[in-house]
Amino acid sequence: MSIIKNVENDITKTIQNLGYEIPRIILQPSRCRELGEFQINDAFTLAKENHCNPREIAEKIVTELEKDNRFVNVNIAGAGFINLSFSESFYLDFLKELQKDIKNNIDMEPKKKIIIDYGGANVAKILHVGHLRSANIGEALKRLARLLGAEVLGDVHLGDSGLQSGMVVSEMQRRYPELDCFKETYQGEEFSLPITSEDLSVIYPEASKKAKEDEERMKECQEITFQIQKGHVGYNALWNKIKDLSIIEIKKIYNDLNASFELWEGELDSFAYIEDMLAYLNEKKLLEISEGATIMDIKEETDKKEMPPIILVNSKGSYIYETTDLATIYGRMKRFSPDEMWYVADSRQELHFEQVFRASRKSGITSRDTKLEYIGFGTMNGPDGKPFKTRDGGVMTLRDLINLVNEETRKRLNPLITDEEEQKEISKMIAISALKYADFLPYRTTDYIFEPSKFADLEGKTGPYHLYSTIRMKSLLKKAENLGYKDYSIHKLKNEADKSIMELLLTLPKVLKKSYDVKSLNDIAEFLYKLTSAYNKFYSENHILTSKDEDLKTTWLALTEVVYKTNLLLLDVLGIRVPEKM
RNA sequence: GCGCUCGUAGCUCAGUUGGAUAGAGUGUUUGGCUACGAACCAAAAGGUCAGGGGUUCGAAUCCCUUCGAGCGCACCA
Repeated sequence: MSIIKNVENDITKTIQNLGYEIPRIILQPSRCRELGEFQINDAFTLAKENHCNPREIAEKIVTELEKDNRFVNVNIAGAGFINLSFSESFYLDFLKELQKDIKNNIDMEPKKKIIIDYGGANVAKILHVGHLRSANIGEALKRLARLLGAEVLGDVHLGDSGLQSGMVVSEMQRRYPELDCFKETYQGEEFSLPITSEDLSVIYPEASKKAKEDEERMKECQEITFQIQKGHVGYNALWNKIKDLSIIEIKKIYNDLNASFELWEGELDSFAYIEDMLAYLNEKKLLEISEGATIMDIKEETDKKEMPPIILVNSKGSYIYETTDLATIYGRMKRFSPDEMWYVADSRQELHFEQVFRASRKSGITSRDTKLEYIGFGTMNGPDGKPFKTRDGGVMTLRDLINLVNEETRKRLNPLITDEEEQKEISKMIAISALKYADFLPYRTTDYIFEPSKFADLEGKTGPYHLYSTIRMKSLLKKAENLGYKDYSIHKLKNEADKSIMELLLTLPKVLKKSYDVKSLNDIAEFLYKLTSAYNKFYSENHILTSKDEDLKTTWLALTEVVYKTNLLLLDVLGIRVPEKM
């Protein structure tokens, strides 16, 4: 158990021993720093419940807490705020605990098996800036859940079964009618794809445009999509090759973003379960035909809003988004039987997931014990408040954005780094850190205004700030090592600057817990900034290596090492890589 | 029409299971490199928390209301 939780438990018990009923007190950083490091506000709640003066209760509590030598300066302020600070020896013990293992400062969650569905890449379509968040948030939540003890599988769940398949195949047929896969006699023989990734990035937009302009063409695309779903050999062979080609590009970008998936499956993989699932639903008498489509009613008695039915087979006989998502759940339960499934997707898809989850629970595909959670995130809008477009009206690709930020970071590299490959690699890592960190700062559900300049900003509360500071800590530790320092013994703290770092470290378990509970990374990003910034202040005020007080010096080195390791740990949770130098 | 999200400093955003004097970054003004990496540190200025009403010891946070913005409402994904 973390130290702070332990202290909270002890204080709670103390208050309970005074005869008050209270589930759990909360220790929070004090609003009035001059009065103490932490504050407890629970005297107010207790006063209300016991119909008495909060100050009276606070006084009783303070009398007890003063007996505890971990605390100093326990006092009451205002109407009943209890403030307290921790003693130096408490902090030194805490630092020793962290020195053994910084993971002693983490409270584990109950062990669970979780599948996280994130990324949102579509085959044959280019990744644009809107895809940044799902990859970032999903990957970070996966790492956070693992850190807290969960077994997690990430599934990229490729969009590979939609109308775009028909569109692309139709366009390919116009461009390359001589391909073997289009011949009536085709039986699945090997053939080579005559296009590159660059071609593909042009083919889909063009196909989409043509289909939207021409009703006949649209019908053809729908027909081909239908044929692909029904297993048309030639179309499937072609589509699979396009899928492979597309995945190469998708993997490159996800690799740059440090997002990795255990499962590279897609909507098409769920087709193996669709018939079974429909039979299952049919057996339960949940399906009905309405306007030519096969639907399932998912209204609930307590509904106050309209809840449209979920469509599982459309009137043209095709399977859609809802079908594949439900079948994916069906398949996952059979293969992995996870405790939880999380979906990291744009907030506009909330209703869709509500429908799928309801269908899953109502039909018993998932039991009540299986948690299905929709983790929506805000839309990236342009300065006009509408989904971001470039000046010429197009979408900005994720690759363009990465390159844009990369140009900025490249300019500022340390001139001592001369190897060109190394320059490239490091500047890209810094650029990605800028991109990811800026994306984590707003609360998950906030729609935020996307300005390329916001990501290209490299000073202040940014990714590069954290990389720079962390590398500087490492550099300092390296110098100390060269001077012969190895095991840093811990003796004493000196001033406000080093103590404020300890105070912050104490609150880390709460930050992790809250982030995990609300599934947002902004608190971790904020904590990293506070910790790094407190350390930088300390660093600028104290010259560690030339300190004549050896006891202080080794304590400070221990502190530096703990902050360094904490930074590495948290940056890793956020999926941000730290270069050796920059 | 029904439903969801939101309105906080010039700009971009935190803070919303109710707590003390509403925070950060950026921008503006100013100071700090002959000591461990200045992508750093320090200081100043900047607010009718959209408007109004209510609940109470206490409201940016909860409730009601007005105004404004975005999104979603069966066969696209």
